[in-house]
Amino acid sequence: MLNQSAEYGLRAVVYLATLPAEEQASASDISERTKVPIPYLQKVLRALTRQGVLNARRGMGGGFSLAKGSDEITVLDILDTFDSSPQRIETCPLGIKGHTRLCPLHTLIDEQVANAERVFEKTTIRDILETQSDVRPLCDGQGRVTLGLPNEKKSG
Amino acid sequence: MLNQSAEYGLRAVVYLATLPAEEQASASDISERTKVPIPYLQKVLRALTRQGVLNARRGMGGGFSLAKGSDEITVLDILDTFDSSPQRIETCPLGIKGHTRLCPLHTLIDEQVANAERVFEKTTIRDILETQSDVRPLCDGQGRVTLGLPNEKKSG
DNA sequence: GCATAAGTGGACAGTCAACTCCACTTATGG
DNA sequence: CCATAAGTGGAGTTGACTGTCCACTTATGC
Repeated sequence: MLNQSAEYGLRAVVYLATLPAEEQASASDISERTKVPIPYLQKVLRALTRQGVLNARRGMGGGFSLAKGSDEITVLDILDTFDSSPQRIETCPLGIKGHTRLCPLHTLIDEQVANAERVFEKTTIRDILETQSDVRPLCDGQGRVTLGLPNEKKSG
Repeated sequence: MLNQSAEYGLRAVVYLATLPAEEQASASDISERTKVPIPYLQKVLRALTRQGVLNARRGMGGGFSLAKGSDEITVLDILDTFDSSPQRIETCPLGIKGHTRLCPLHTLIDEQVANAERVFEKTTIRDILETQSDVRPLCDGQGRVTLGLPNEKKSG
């Protein structure tokens, strides 16, 4: 359904969205929290920055932060960044010229794609964080909720 | 959403389903009708045969035919053959042990996958052919419906 | 202004899906 | 039984995606 880059990108953005507004996190912070290998994560973060989803600040104390409110970033925005948005079937894959509409086979498939796309388009990162659940995104190995408490030290 | 092999496999099965019961078509017949490159189509057909979706007959006059009724073959059967069925998210992709359920992010994604899977599982090849539409699967380049008339010669 | 922290850009290697080829086996029919 | 049609199995090629590395730039703070 979605590629690895998109999965990693979503994790990173969800994590940043749990931080106090405008607060930054460095690539290695994010890597720890999202369990994404640092070198690859850096590439993912760069892509999100170019796309305008994140702001980056260089230099000491720099890092990444959301470029807009978490209610202004949709899941689809992130998938798009990594060419991972559900692939609509626009035209007949057989290249048959007479086909202005899709045949029943491709219509069926495209409908499923369209459904997913619609959901991803209307779901924001904030929606995800506000979803009632006993499992919160990115919580720690003991199942403890640590999101929103990024300054908490790991202790014994 | 689905890989190239699955797309090709679906075309081939849909085509075979339009033939009179038990009638065979050779790989090159199918290739012409489905616009799939022969060498790759052969591989696809072999996979469907191993899977039990098609019957194959070697030798002169041989070819492929459906191994069961078109109402007994689901779209999902074919996707499965090519590891292209919608990939459910069974466990937390972060590998967090405490997570017995998915977090809201992965739940959202998995729900979309599950919806598509459900539809593909209950839709048979026959359903596709019986769908009312002014465009029929695999019809010819002039938009004429030729399915169901495979013996008709192409003439001026 | 120098050392250091942190993001940037691009090159590079591994893996897997997409696709091709070919030698082999099976079956038909003269 | 030999020529030919047609499916089988597996090796080989290409390219995109995954993931790593490094030299470079920018910013902080002493």
